[in-house]
Amino acid sequence: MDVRVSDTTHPQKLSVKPGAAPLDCAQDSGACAVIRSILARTTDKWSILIVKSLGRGSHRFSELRRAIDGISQRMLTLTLRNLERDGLVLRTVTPTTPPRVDYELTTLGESLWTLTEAFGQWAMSNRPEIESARARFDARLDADL
Amino acid sequence: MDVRVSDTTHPQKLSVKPGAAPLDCAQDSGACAVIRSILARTTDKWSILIVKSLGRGSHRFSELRRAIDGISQRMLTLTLRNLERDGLVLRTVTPTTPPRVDYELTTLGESLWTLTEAFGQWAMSNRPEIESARARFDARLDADL
DNA sequence: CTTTCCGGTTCCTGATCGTAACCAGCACCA
DNA sequence: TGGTGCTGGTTACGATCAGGAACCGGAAAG
Repeated sequence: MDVRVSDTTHPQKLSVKPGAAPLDCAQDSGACAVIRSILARTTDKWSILIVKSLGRGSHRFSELRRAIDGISQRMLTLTLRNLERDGLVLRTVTPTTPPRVDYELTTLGESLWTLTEAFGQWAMSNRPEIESARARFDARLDADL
Repeated sequence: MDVRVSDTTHPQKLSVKPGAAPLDCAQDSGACAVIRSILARTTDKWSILIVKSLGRGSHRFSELRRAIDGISQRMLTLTLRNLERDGLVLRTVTPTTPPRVDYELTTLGESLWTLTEAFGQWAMSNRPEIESARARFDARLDADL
């Protein structure tokens, strides 16, 4: 039956192969399980950062690891593999020694990149407003205590 | 010192108050911790669905719970509270019996909504391509076995 | 007097993430 | 000849988090 497990990050056996969406539909818009799984992958914390990093050209594994501060090797491997699976990232192995593996955005990945950039822009330009909203909220909370 | 815990969903004591970003910066673009926390919140699985649902007007708690199939009461409460904290969602309590609580997007939330809509559109229109990419990837995996 | 509705909270468990250690292959250096 | 380093990748395991389910208070409805 080959039942494919839930979402990202296979706990054991670092292989990808999700596919069976864990959740049903958001009826309000006809967006179904597949859409959700696509959104889950593309809006994932690390995916966004990786796509962002790859926005300006190809990078090798270790470059990405250094660029995306805080990501673990495991998560980098996993997220890249998932992005590759979804056709967003292209993986190129050059069998030199030491081996060299380059990652770059596909055309599809580039179109996603523009979106994540827009998100990033939005976050940047609305940061003050959001931060003050947070401050207000927290202050009200503390007052109520 | 009031050290605020990591990210979404406080495990115990259903209060919000994160703030201390768990991660450093993605140097490649000068995007810093705050940006990351904003992105984490706004691109969150449930946040997206909630913002999407709220896109066409205010809804009460139970409406949202029914609309967003699969969300738990806990996650709905939590995510709404976080969105409220960030000034993206407005919460209005009407003390009738049974109590009535309405949620609606703020102006800021509406601007986010256009982005999430764009993401949704992207996911919808690229779904075939992504699905076939997945199929190809999995096939290649199975072949290698 | 029990049921129902409503928004919300608490507890518990299983999935997920991150840390750290390990692996293979080859070059370099002594 | 053995040690060390670099590479991309994997594994094991402990901490953490999301999700399910049961519970709460209050009032109306039956």
